[in-house]
Amino acid sequence: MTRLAGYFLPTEKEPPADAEALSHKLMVRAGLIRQVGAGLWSFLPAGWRVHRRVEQIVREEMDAIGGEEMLMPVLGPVEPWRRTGRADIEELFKLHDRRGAELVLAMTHEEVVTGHVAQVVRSYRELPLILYHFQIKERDEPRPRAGILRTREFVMKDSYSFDRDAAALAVSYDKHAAAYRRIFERCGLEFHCVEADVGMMGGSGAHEFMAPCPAGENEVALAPGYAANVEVATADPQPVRLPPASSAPEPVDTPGLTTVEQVSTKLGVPAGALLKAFPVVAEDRGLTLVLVRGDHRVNEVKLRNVLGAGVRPAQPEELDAVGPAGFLGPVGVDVAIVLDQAVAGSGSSFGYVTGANRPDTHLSGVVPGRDFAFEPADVRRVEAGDLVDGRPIRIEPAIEVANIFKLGTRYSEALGADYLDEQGRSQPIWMGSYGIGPARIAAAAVEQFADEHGICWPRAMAPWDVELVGLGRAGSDEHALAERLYGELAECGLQVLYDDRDAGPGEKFADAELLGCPLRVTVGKRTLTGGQLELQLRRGREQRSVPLEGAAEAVKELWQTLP
RNA sequence: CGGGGCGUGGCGCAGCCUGGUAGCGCACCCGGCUGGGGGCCGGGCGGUCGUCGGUUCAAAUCCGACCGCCCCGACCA
Repeated sequence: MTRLAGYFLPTEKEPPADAEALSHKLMVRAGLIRQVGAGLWSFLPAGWRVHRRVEQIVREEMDAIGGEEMLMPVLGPVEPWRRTGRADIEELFKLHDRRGAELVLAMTHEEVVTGHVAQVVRSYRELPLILYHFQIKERDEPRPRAGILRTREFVMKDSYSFDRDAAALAVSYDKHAAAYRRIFERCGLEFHCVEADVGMMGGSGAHEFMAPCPAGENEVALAPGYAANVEVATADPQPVRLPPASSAPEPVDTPGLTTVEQVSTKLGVPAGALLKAFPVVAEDRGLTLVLVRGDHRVNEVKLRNVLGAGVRPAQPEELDAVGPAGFLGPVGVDVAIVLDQAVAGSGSSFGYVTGANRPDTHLSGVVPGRDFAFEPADVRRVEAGDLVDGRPIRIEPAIEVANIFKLGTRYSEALGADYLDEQGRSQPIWMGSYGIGPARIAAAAVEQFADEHGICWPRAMAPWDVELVGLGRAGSDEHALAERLYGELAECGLQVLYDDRDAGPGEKFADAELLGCPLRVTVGKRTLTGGQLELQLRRGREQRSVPLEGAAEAVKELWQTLP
């Protein structure tokens, strides 16, 4: 129950000059958030109401799968981070206390929670276990951006599962996946659960929950029955018309032509008939040429998963063993060759164009396998229109609002979290970790549902259920009616924001639509003369009316039908 | 970390090139009118022009360094 007069809800007509993302502009304009520094934001009262509503939904669903809520500190000793090998991560904030002791600000809480479990759990009888908390995360991001979409400090619900083996971990993992689906459904958010890269987390599996929206930093590849982060997506390539193979590679003069476009234009062949060569240096195998079709791009995440985390682009001076940049090719070189599988499967009757490893020259009619040996691997980035099970994929930007990881025993082994099984043997605990960001969920909802007038909150996360706009001045009959309705709506269990300010109707309507509560109720002179209460459904701005008699109950019923 | 841009009242901007009393709109305060889509009239308050240094009789303006913020890229447990 909130009266707007005197409430700290500073709305603005203009978005901040430096705001780019829609959610950034609207959340600032609506008075929900304010910036403190780069990647540092305060939630103002109305914004915090949204955050807490999302938290509560998350909490209920976590409790429903047996999660136990607790709270761990942000500040902590560096020691466990050393033991897990994470002390040198650049995003980790480090500081010293007055005695010079080294401390870190937690970016997640695997180290802390695993330490507790290592101290406490002794027996398989104490497993499985799901522990979670809502806590600030601190990350020294290289580039915070877009309002609260990517910040250096944010609240995360992170939970951790502890199980006796991989099969039990899979059960905890699936519980979380199901809980997260329920959370996003309750929040009214559009989302995809996508296959994800395990990244530096290690472990054996990961999914991300992605909310599609234009401001998203990630890309998801989608087809009926298929959803994956583009970082790991695999699909069948679109066909390319290849020239027939000749009996042997033939040199072609290509003076100064170093790009795929230049060479394909000059030779009159499609870009896909070329092989692009990327020289990389892998930690344990040295210089390697990675080849993809000319119209494809190397996917660095997939490449890392093939060649190992230590892979990096080769420096120009490292290319002596092959040829000059721009004219690199696989024929006659003495380095390992990784050939993208989109090419590897094309058979021996077609010839590609490749660099000849000498200046101003390419080779045509090059047949993989006949003219060079290779190791096939899937290292290309999928393109929109590629096929999965015969159906074309599309690629959409999305915000990562949650992720779930099968960690395995990486943290438990590093921190000594073991248990004794029925035979009295010591076993490492199998862990999973599961993060979800309420602020990103809120921002994603703004992105997904806003219109030109402002935010359109899904019912479940709106700061208030109903905004009551009172147009009458103090002392008028319509003002008295608004005051009465305010109480009656609240008695129906609705969270009501009552605009009782001494302001003009235009300003009140504009502010109400900016803030985006799902239902607006207007009380003015017309209400008295017509005997009808006017309602506006924020999403779609549809007008409704209900008889004054029993209006509060009718409003509640209508509210319950909203998205 | 590389590239680009911006710092002038609470917000959005002009002024800077060509140095000479710091301005506009909105917001805010007071009075009055108005009262169903950011209304009107009148009167006001509020700014070390990001910081430090330099040039100059004189610096928001020219020069240098630094700080902060935004965007693109790199990066992203």
